[in-house]
Amino acid sequence: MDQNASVNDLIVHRGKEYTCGIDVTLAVVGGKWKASILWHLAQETMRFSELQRQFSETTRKMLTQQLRELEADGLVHRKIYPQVPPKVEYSLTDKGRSIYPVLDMMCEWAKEHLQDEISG
Amino acid sequence: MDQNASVNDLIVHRGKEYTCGIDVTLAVVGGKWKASILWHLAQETMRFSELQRQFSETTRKMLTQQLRELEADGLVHRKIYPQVPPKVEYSLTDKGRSIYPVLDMMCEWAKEHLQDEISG
DNA sequence: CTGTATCCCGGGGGATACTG
DNA sequence: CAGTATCCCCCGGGATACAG
Repeated sequence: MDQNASVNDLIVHRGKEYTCGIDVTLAVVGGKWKASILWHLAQETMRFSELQRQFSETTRKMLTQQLRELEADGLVHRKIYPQVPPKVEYSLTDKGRSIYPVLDMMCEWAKEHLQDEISG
Repeated sequence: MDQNASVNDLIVHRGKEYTCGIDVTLAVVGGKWKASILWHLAQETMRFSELQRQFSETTRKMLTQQLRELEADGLVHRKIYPQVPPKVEYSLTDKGRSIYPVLDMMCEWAKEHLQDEISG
């Protein structure tokens, strides 16, 4: 293969190739509940049941799935307390925290440029 | 209506309510090809056929659909030249350009924090 | 409490053909 | 050239039940 065409941008993530970093970031935080999950975990470590309450519109299955993917991507840490009944805490890793400014910027952009659509 | 509980964040977009700006932004740019389309259009105005070449992996249908949604969201301008054969040019609106820094940040985050996954 | 396993439905999105 | 229209398949994700 060729050696120094070597990619300004080619990134492999979870077996898929991306030519643009944006798409990778979207793959990581673009899931249906991921951004909100990260947003909440940025405030505080939460137990699974707390997340369930926060995201009462979704199912355990989806919540678990999104958390597992975030964990696999190294954004979320899952701490299991070996006790009965089980206790599991979710928190952000450094990598997870590092994406906060991006999320914040997305939030600000929405507020600024979609403000006309704010109900009131 | 209620006075100053008034929403830190409640935004209505395309008939859906969002409690978080992030999700609205994702609704706008999170579509399968939208971010890349915006990215390319930020460089230059492009005709439909040029976009087709750039996004040869997708179909006319999807490309059209994504462009229509971006247009409806006011990020992309569609200029039709009334001639035969037809000529249509797509470009960014001010609003479309305003999201560039966000996309750029997403790109940078991916490069910094997923660098270990860069193939080489 | 914190999950998995299973079933099942709707819609996103591809392939293809048609049109102004 | 720049699209629609149609068909159809796949799988994301909801509901529900079971499990350690």
